[in-house]
Amino acid sequence: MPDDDPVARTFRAGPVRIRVSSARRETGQPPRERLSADRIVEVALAQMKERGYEAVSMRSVARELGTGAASLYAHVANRDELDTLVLERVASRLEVPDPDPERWQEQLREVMVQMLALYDEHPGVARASLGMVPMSPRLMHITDRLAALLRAGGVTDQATAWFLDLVALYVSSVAVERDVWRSREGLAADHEQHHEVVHQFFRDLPEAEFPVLSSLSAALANGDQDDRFGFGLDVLIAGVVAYSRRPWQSTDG
Amino acid sequence: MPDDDPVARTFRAGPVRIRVSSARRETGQPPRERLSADRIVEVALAQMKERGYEAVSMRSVARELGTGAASLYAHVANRDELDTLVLERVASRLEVPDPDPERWQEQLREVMVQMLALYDEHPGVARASLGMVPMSPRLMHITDRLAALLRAGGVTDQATAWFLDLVALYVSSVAVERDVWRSREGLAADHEQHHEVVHQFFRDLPEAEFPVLSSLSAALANGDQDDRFGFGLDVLIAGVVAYSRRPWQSTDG
DNA sequence: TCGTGTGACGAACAGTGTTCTACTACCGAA
DNA sequence: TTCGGTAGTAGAACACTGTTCGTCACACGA
Repeated sequence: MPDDDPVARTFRAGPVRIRVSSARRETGQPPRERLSADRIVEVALAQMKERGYEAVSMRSVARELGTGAASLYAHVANRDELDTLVLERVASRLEVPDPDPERWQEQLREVMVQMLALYDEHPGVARASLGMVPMSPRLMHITDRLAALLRAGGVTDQATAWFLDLVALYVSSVAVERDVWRSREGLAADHEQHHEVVHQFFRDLPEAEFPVLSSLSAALANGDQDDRFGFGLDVLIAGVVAYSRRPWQSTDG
Repeated sequence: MPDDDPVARTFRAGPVRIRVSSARRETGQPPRERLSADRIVEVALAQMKERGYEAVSMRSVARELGTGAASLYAHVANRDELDTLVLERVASRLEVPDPDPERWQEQLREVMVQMLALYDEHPGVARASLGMVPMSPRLMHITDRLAALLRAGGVTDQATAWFLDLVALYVSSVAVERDVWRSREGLAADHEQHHEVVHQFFRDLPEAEFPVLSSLSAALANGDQDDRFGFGLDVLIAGVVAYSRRPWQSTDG
């Protein structure tokens, strides 16, 4: 683009390079702010936040930075790594309180609710978290404090170790599910409306064919997204407590 | 391709169609077996099974059927629907036993293990199941029988309803995680080898920075994939039992 | 002042899902 | 048997995707 900026120019004739420079550039505008992984992650995050995961591509990020897609690869190995960096930036905002043995279950709940809220705020980020082992120092730190919470609650070491994975997987998958849902229905479809459709569907089930399900129709339609998420947390926490009381049960009868 | 098969031929000059037919086709080979949604799903399933989810595309399926990608769209709305159909075909092979109140927990476990095995057998299929509401009759039937299992165990109606979602999400997300894992590391990397790397990583954690985590390093490295999955099932089942005993606990202290 | 390394970047590659349009094969009615 | 409408088939094209290549400009150390 700086075709009309003859401050410094290079001509070539075969292997010979001739440079003609007149003066230092003294224009007020910064000389095209340099790229960096940080700036790339920032833009990707912003785009995910306002247009969803599928709207973000190497090209769209580059365009917003006023450059071409190829330039990004000097700072980021590939799309996968970019996703991982975005996830890390988001997840590192999680705050885990110091353990209070009296209310460790509520504390755990609060952290998980906070985590889901973060994912919800940045749709699409959760997709990258499935199958990722959180090895960055920041994330490890969070995991460490979570483990402290469980230990304060008297949960077995083995149960704590595995539960960390389990609960992270749960929150992530709920977030992914919500995100898939969002991007399938398009942003147009109303939450309430869809809920009503599902409700109706379950109520109209043929009783002969689905005896149990149709008797559960009221319960199936009950509760909103948050109620269901809360139920999952309750089950997980109640489960790990129960498991810790009778550890090492053999898997076969 | 049947350029050398002058049984019936049609020429045209503008709006005029001239058809020259000689005789009924009596060749042994079937006249280019017609496409159908079933055949398409079958091929897609087979390709996922042997080359993974990412290797399957509308073009690859069409190629194997000896046609072009556009032809598939007469039988299948889009890629999303194809994925859904594949999922349904796989999931419909699930078998849920008649409930036995004495061993309902083990029965539930067995079904879940079976479900994960199915997903594992067809990598990539699980991806489609996240965010899908199982509305097809076959899947509803399975869900109905699962609900019967829980009811036989004395689980509350509300807990049963929500637990169905929860447990399906858990199995699916474990399958997705394994699949992502598989396709990231490439098929080359050994399971055992990676496991050893993770083990080493946790053992070498700086104790000062991650006090809890490093004291859990042994527990963190313990167990293989199936042990961890089993743990998750144990926690979920123990959790729903506990939840059912003290239902409708208020969410805030 | 002169090289040179690092980063920028247009173009191109090989792929994706999807749609448009032309066409042909088939089946039932005349 | 002939005709017409329709349902199924496909090539080409569109608008994308992530990624790589080779060229290039610029800033910095000698």
